Amino acid sequence: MAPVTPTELSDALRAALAAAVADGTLALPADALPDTVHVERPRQREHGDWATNVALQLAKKARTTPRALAEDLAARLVATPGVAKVDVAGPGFLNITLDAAAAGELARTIVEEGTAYGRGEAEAGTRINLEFVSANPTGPVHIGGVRWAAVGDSLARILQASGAEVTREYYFNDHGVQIDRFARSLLAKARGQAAPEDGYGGQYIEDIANAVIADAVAAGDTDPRELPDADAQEVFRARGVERMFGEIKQALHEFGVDFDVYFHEDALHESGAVDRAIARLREAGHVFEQDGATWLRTTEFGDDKDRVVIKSDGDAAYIAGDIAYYLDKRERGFDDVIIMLGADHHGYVGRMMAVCAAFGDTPGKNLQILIGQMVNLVKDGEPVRMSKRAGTIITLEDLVDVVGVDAGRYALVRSSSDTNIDLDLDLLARATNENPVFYVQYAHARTAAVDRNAAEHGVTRDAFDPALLTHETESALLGVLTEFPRVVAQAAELREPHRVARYLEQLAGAYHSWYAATRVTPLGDEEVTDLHRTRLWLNDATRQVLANGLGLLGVSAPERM
RNA sequence: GCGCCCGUAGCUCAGUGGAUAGAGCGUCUGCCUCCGGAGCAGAAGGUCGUAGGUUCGAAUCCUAUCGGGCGCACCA
Repeated sequence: MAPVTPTELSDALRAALAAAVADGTLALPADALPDTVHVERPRQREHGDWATNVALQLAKKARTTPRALAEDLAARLVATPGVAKVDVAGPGFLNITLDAAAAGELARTIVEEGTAYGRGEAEAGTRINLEFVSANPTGPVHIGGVRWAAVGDSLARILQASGAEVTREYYFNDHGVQIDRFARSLLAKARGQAAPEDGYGGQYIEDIANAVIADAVAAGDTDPRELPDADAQEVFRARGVERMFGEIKQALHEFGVDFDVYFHEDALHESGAVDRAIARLREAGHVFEQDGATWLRTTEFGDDKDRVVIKSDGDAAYIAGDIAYYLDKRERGFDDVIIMLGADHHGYVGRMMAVCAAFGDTPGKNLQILIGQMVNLVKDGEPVRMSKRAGTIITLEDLVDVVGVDAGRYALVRSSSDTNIDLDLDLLARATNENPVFYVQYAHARTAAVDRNAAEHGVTRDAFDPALLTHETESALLGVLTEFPRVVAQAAELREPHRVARYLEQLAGAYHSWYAATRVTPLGDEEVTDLHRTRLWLNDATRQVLANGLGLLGVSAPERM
């Protein structure tokens, strides 16, 4: 016997509707019959295991009342195997209750599917390029970048769980004037001079400068401080960027985030990719010359103004690199190009969508830009001001030092990216139950403890009788477990990893309640029964889903805490 | 001025048209003689910024308005 899934209920409801139309009970036009009937978990337990509002939605079209339609559907649906009863409630909701055996069967399914439980095929065959972080190698990754590291990496995992082939990509900006500023700042610091007015400050500049000197000397080169200015600056640029980038990569790695591709902006300019991309847009008739510059007519595709791609001095404008980069990703075979950006770059969306359209692609599909709001750090109730130039930045390393990888990732990924979040450093630093990550991890550790204890007391998995799982906390826990695949699918579709985190908190809550109300191992000298053995399966199933979910967030699932 | 995001409990935040709006933290009351108390059971705490509109039904959709964040270069 298979567990009754919401999909099966949806199909059964649709079949009931079709039958009602076929025998003339329901006067519904054929094209008004929905493809799928939405089935959801009701908020209140007394409203059954599943509920649907389909009668409310179709009654008017069928020229009947919601309650009459609901009554008819209820009579038909109750014959479905595994359905214990169907009630009509309120204005015409259908409340469906499953019998315990049908609901409990899910525990075996989950245990058998293991790490595959929750995975889906919705994005199967889609090649996705997901670009995130892409911080300039002019300083450590600051807290905003860390948010995208946590969210982006989780999103990649979730998209993969949905069947997509995902490449994590980091755009390594080693071309522009900011790199020059960085190099001049290093040189000035190395020579004991004041930082350039538009340069970078902070301890890390001194550290990098010293490291560059040491590297050069160790390699047998001249001390770069003694070279002519231009040569010296070039040494500090090349070695400094390499150093800085190495540190960024290492910090991200320690945060559990690794990229498949590090793409250098320089490569676009050196390979002629920029010229080719512009030539292609010119052929398509979207390029024009004005005031000595070369423009792309992005207004044709909804942008609020046209954009210069080649400046009147002959240099490529910044956007030229992005145009070429987008084309490059598409030519590498990616169906969906997803870019995660901070809110300070949202002005960028309109023009890039126009670029996408100018290439003949579909904005919102071939190019998707996810905008995430900023992170504010709070300490003692006061906002912590951050400035890269002043060197007062909270870096990825700082965050990990203070709160650890799990708590850091979890705190950043449990909120919607649409929301500005305030992180209280003092609160995070206290590794107590004040952080919900521990609530979830503790639930997992508890499943492991129950497992160990069951083994000691001779509770085996020899029997599984789901009809015995009748306690109210058991049907509640099974109800949460059954939603996991839908949560993952929705998180993937909406590109919202926080849904997985919130789900895990809900699951942990249902598990803790179950744990407090029932026993897997017998009390005292009671005998081991099939109920104990069956509950051990439920414990296994919960453990599996907690582990699978935490895995999607890049957070560890400890056996002990 | 124009554009994007947000406004929900004391705090941090969930809730992409459904039934009595939720969680964690904080506060209060119970619960360690047995699977881990980083837990459980319960209580208090809300005009969902405001005003209209659409709908059988709105925190959710539309319009206006107020407040906060972030943007509006031949900078990158």
